Amino acid sequence: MTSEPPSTPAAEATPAVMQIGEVATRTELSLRSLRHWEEVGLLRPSGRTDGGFRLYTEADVERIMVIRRMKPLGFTLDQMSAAMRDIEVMRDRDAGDRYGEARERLTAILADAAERREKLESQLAMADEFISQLGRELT
Amino acid sequence: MTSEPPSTPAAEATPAVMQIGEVATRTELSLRSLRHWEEVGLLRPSGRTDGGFRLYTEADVERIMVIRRMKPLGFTLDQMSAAMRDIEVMRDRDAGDRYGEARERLTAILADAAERREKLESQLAMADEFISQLGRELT
DNA sequence: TTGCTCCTCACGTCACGTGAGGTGGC
DNA sequence: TTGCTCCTCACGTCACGTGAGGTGGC
Repeated sequence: MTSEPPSTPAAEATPAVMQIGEVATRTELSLRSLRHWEEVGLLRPSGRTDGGFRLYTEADVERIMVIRRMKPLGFTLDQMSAAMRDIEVMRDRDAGDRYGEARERLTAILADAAERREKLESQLAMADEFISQLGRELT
Repeated sequence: MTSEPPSTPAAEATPAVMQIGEVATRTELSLRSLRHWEEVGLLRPSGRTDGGFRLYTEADVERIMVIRRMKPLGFTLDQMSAAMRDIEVMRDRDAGDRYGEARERLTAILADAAERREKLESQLAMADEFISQLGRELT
């Protein structure tokens, strides 16, 4: 959509739009993951250059970070896509109809997330058991 | 190897050998995972019945639990196979030559595991951020 | 004999990794 | 013009999931 070049009026620390490499560095994700997320519709960059280079905004990076935080819980990319859409619906104050449905689904996702969080914590506990057991094994 | 039937002398709570279903229940793993682990050589059951049913001993279950605890750290099945072999070498007191090498590799694995543990913990922290952010989003 | 449990293929899935071959942009 | 960054296929990988069709054992 916004194919403006990365040059804005005055002194600005961070550019208004970024290429995929900078996004990858900032989010600690691989280029392939970002491209794959676009392929499956999880996160589409806001724009492209005329040459076809992906252009991400700060808002895009924010959304990527939400996904990154959700990912350790083991949701599929499809589940995360649905969640991101619902979050968008809840933020864009307009359709009261879709708002309610989105809110309901997100409430269910939050409950699911809480369960998954417990499993993740028990996995950390298991890892700790392995580490201390191996430590003992090595005298 | 030991194809003895699951019937031992006197009063015994747990059988000497188990079929795959009981192992799956006790370890909370899928039948497929246990079969896959055998396929790739990660964990071979101690025996088979004449009919071809897999038979696991208590020692097998113990080894499975070690693998289960190691798994959250994200090692590949091949890495875990190597680790299990080295643990066996260290336990079976005999070859002083292989012992040293095994010990060295396991020390490296322990260091790797400690790093991975930190990453796992930060993932838990990210998950918590997601959960509290979604909680705020839902007012 | 009836179920329930187990067996072996063998293809499918998920989330990318990894080149190959080619072009964009400061 | 030279690099470095980016692009699109497209096949490979890892750890299983999921039937299909068939047999074991109390």
